[in-house]
Amino acid sequence: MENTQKPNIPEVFLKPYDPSQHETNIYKLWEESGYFNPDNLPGERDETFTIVMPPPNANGSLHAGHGLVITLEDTMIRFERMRGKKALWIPGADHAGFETQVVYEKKLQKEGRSRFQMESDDLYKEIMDFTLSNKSFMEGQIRELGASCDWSRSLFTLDDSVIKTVHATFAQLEKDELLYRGARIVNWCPKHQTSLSNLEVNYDERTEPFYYFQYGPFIIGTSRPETKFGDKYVVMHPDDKRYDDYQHGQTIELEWINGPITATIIKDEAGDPEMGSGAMTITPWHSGVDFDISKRHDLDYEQIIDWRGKLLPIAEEFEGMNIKEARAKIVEKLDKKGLLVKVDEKYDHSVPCCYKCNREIEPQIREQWFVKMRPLADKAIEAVDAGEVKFVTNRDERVFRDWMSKIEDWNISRQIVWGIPIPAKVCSECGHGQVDLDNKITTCEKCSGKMEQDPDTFDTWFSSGQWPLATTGYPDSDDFKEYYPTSVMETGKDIIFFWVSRMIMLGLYRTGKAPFKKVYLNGMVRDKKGLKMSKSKGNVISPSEIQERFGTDALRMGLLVNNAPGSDMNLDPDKVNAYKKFANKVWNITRFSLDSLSDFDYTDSLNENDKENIAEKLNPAVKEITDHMTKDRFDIASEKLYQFVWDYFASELIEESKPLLDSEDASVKASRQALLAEYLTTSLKMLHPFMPFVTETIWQELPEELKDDDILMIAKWPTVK
RNA sequence: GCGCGAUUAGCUCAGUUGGUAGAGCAGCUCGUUUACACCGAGAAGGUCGGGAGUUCAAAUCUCUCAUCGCGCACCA
Repeated sequence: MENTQKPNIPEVFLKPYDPSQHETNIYKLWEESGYFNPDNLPGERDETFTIVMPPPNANGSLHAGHGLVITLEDTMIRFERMRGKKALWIPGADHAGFETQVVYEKKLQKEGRSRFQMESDDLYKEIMDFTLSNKSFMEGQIRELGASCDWSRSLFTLDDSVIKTVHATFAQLEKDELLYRGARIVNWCPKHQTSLSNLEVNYDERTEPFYYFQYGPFIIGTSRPETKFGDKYVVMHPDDKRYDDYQHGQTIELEWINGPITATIIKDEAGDPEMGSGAMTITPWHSGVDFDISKRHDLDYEQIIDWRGKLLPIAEEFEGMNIKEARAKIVEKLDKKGLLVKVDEKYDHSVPCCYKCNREIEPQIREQWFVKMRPLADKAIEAVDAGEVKFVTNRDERVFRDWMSKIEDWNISRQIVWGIPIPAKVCSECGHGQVDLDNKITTCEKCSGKMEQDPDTFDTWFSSGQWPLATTGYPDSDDFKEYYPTSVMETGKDIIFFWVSRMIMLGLYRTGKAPFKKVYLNGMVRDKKGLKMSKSKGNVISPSEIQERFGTDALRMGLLVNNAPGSDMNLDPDKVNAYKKFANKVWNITRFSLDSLSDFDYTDSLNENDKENIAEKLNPAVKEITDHMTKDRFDIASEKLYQFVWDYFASELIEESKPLLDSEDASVKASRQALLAEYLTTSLKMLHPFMPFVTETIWQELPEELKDDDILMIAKWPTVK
């Protein structure tokens, strides 16, 4: 502190770099500069560079994965801003429908309450309060990560303008006959009392008993005897010779669970002769495949299991029983009746489960809104074919194409309150549904029955699928004209289907243009041991914890260096610590340089020797690092930068400069001073997108002569000289 | 069942169009009162999962096997 030998450098450099002392002030400096908003950026900026931030779920705090997303996008934005583009990064927050409702339900449960005992308006209001308070907390965290996004354009997924966009798309889909309401098999979660999209279902590997029963003259197999009450069709392949004596449509009398029934023979290609006896009975209400068969032959179907997972009156003595409990009892009864042929105890299959609570999904028939995906998907594939949308990794493109090629219709109705209400009426008589944006329809156009408001809300992803439209103010705003299509969509690879592909489809559908030109999908951030972070495992590494220990810049580098696009990474605090040391290294490089420049007059130019150094060392480094960045290889760019700054600038250049700075020859000394100045400013600029806080902190301390702008954030990216 | 990815130094990972391997961390040896111990110098450490093939040359291309992870589909 009282180092009287160093009067010529700012005092702050006499101590190691302490991130906690500077970060808040530096962020404030940036935010107050107004430069997060591209409208305020200086100079002629013809080219735009836009990223729409994946809006984090406003139902908790940020995890390391968010840290990676924010860091990558901020690095891209800062790089392009320094390169003179009109850089816009639009932040937002997601109400995250079902996700948030599940989080809130857990909270209610702890308090001994339940959403099923609440008025939906009250529930909605409570979740809104909860979400908004989380939202502001979360926005604070995004700031702490250094995000240079334009807060003035921030949007929440339940804002009126968003809802308006979503409603308009819904209506347009109806007009274009891409929307229908139909009774179809949906994935029903008996705990959460809502249907789920196919993507929200996980498959659990299980080994369970498999039962064979005598069904009249046939032997049928099943792992779910509790669904079999209503089975009155027996299906076999038309070419199966064993059943040549039976004709399609023929009926037979047989003894079944609760007495004699009449069964009908159905010949259908879905019957697999290789499987068991080749004959099966079907339960159309509770199985997708069976439902398809029954549709083909116009068969009856009846609900066996209610919405809570209990047996209906058709089960007679088993009515009201939970299906798990009923299974054993039904088998027992059939055994007593001599209809149990055999049991295969070890049957391996996978069972659909709710991705949130892991309870078994009960397929049910329900009237829902569906979007026809095939035409939308074809357009999306065309856009990728035409190079209108590019994926940073080939693998992601293949995964995308694969899914798009076999896409199924999308159930967008959810039976939860926390979401955007579906602007439609449903007939209380015939179930006919009609889109009604203006809330005017009262009578059914089909049966003249009374039309009532559809109580359902949209699947969150239906609205987030339109996020690039909503954030840019489609269709009329100036932002839409200027910034759509956006430059890059950067997000986690786990939501390529949920989100990325739907944005492409819906963006193309509404505007004719894909919403972004490039897709950068980052891998997952795992813990040190490579395990997925989850609250239940207790291995969640919170970004703020790491930031407190090592500083934000160190966290950012730890997330970026050597983390190739799309590959998962394990976040090791030791790695982050290495970059904390690096930040201090940069700090001390500055200390040395400023000390060496204390008597420099900033007019002297380089001698031949030092010009040669620029050509041979500095220029190639600038070129190499810039090239990697333009190719989205921030993992390599940051690594090279680290090596350039530490191994060359600090270890070699500074060391070899020491004797030259002491040279008797004033011109040798002055040239070396000019060279150091060049290296210092160039290094700070290149480091800035990766380590914005320490570099800006330093920049603010530099003499005016060294700077081409007061704020490093908008200084010019170095070019080869 | 179909597909995708991974397998490189003790650990975590890079390695762009094929030219006999790199970084960080950890560990080892030595060193330090003026940029920095959040440091410096040095050494050590890998038959690039196994096998086969193409090639003058393979971590890199082809095939195959193994282990792990993921996605999709099916599940009578």
